[in-house]
Amino acid sequence: MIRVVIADDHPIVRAGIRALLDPEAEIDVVGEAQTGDAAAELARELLPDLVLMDLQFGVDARTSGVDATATIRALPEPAPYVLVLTNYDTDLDILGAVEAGASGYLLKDAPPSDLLAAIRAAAAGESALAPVIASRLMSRMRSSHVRLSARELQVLDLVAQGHANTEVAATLFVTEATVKSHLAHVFTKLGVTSRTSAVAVARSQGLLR
Amino acid sequence: MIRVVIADDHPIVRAGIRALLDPEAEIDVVGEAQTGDAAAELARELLPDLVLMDLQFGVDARTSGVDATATIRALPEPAPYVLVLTNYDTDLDILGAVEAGASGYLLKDAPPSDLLAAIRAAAAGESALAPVIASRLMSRMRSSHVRLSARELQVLDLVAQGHANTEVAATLFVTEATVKSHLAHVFTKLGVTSRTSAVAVARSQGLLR
DNA sequence: CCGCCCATCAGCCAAAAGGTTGACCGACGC
DNA sequence: GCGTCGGTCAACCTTTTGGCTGATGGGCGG
Repeated sequence: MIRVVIADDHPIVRAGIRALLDPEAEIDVVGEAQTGDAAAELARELLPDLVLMDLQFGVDARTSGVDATATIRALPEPAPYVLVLTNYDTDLDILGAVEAGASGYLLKDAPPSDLLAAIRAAAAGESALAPVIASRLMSRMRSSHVRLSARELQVLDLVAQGHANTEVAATLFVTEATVKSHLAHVFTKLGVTSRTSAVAVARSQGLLR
Repeated sequence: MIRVVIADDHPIVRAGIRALLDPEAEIDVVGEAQTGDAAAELARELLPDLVLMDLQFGVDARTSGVDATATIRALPEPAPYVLVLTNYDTDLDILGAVEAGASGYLLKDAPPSDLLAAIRAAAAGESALAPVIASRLMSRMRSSHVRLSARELQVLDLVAQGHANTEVAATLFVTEATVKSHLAHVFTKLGVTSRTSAVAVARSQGLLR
């Protein structure tokens, strides 16, 4: 029996996942959470085999899915596995989730059969990446590594939202010099000379959404 | 009996809506569609009372939810009502949906009770806007439209691709002064002060892809 | 015909962004 | 322990961008 906790802020999505899992004899949905915090809390209490985790918990959420994933994976053994189930497939999200200890990464438009297969794989301790995700990861490994550090990605993301260097600096609690330094590195890595083209290139490569 | 068609590209979401509606005696889910085209087709065939319509059908979709809504509302009387159920609440989406003839607009994070209430209201021919949406719509009506001229959009598009002003000028066979002039207009229309945020805003409003 | 909008261009100034060089610290691997 | 790397910061300089003001001509609708 695979005991599962569902973490998603949308009631509709939770109901959908539950509806898809209920017919499965060996899968038991033991709890639902609407926030990242609640998910971590539930995981600690119920110690399920697996947590199905959304990454996006509304704009006003304190704890992201990535944070919750890290918290859950830091629980004493046997820590529940975490299977990320989200809408987005950018490097920022995937990398963050994998770094936080997620066993798998599925997109919400995946067919139900994929979801079930991924749940079984993840609960067995295997890794379960959607083909799109897996291939992206592969191509990333072998192609000329445009590897941006987490911080660089974070800065670039804020820039893409239209923030000036000073604003980015204030948001991240660093000086403008630091932001410019990060951006300079990003530029050379991406082979560009301006923030706008950096954003364009990053977007086309799936580094940003 | 309220006969409903569900249009959403995510199997999980469809299952969720179905699971929420099934217990309701007077609501009957008569069909599901994964694309906008399929939704319009189903609506024509089945003539349900109501179509629950997502606006986003994956990046490669030919027909958006807005288009499908317009098509459905153009069916001969009694044309099915359309209740938009989506993740996004940008002005462009809401306005487009309402203009296309949607009876209501709900966000997917709405509680199930709201969804049921909205379905009953919409099926009765009433309008059902979530409070957040309603207030946003009001404020939007008051403010003036953001209309960019073709040339301005063209310039902004090149900027979004990362081109500097001189490059844009060269591409369009005009001087840099002209480009700056266009951009200045774009900035004031979008209420921003930098090219990156102009791109961000334009993108969020659907002016650019 | 007269505004009005659009597209074109100019010059000037201030602010933001980018290029360069160099430096410090902490973590991590060997 | 030492090199490497990521993150932090600084000073200086050049280029780009944005803000302001203003000007010309073409088209379109009242």
